[in-house]
Amino acid sequence: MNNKVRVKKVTKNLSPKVMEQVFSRVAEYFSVLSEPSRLRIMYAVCSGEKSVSEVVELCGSSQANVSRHLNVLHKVGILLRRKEGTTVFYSIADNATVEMCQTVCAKIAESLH
Amino acid sequence: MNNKVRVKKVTKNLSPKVMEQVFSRVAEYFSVLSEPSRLRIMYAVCSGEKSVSEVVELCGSSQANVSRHLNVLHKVGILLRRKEGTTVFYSIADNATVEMCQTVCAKIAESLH
DNA sequence: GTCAAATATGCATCTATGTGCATATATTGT
DNA sequence: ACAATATATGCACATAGATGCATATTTGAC
Repeated sequence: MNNKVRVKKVTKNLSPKVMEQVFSRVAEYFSVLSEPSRLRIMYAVCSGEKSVSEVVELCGSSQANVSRHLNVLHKVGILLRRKEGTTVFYSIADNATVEMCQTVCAKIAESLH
Repeated sequence: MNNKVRVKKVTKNLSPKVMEQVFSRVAEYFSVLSEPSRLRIMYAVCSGEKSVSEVVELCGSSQANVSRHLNVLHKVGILLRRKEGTTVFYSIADNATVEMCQTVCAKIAESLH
C-alpha cells in the first residue's frame, strides 16, 4: 500500500524558509474560513452582490460585525467591493475559494446523515 | 456580468438550522488547517507514514505539541493512526484534504512571486 | 518487578480574535 | 449648515486555543 501523497511541483524545491512563509500564509487563509459568521456571509453573497445592510438582514449578526467580516473577506481577496453613494456592495471575487467551501460544505452536509 | 455562484445540490434545500450546523462544522474543519504547525506536520506525513518522534525531528516542535496536533488531525479524520509497541505511526487518511491543502499551498507559493 | 523509551496529558500562561456597545466617518438630501 | 442613512472603527471584554513545562501512561526489555 502506497500511503505517500504526490506533492505538486510548485511546493517542491522550495527552501525551508519559504515553506515556512507558505505554511504561515496558508494558515492565515484557512483561518479566514474558520468562522461560521464569515461562511454565512459568504453564502449570502454567493447568491449575488449584496450591500452591507442586506447581509446584516440575511445573516442576523450586528452591523458592526458584518462590516468587519466583509472587510476581512475583501482584504484577502475573496470578496469584491463597490461603493455607490453611502452604500457599499460586496460580491464574490475569488470563485475558487467559494467552490472549495461548497465542496467542503457538501461533504459535511452529507456526513450529517 | 453574472456574479452569482452556482450552489451545489447538496447544500440546496437545507433548513436554516441544518445550514447553521454545516457552517459550524465547516468552520471547525478549516480551523484545523489554520495552524502553521499542523500544516508542517501534515506535510511531513505526506512523504510517508511517520512516528511521533520522527515528526518531532522533522518539524522542530516540542514532543508534547506534535503529539497534540497529531491527535487533532487524527480525530478529524485527516490522519490514520497505527500503534506498534510504544511507537505510534501516523499516515494520511484523507487524501482529499491533503490535496486541497496542496492546491492552496501552490496558489500561495506562486503568489510569493 | 524495575528501568527506559515513546507517547499522551494536566496545568498555567499568553496571544489572537470575535463580539457588543458606542461613536466616528462619509455621503446624500433639504 | 443640518439631519438622516449607511458603513466603519475604537475600546473593553470574553473565549478559544497554541505553547512550555512537568508529569502521567503505556509498552517492551532485562
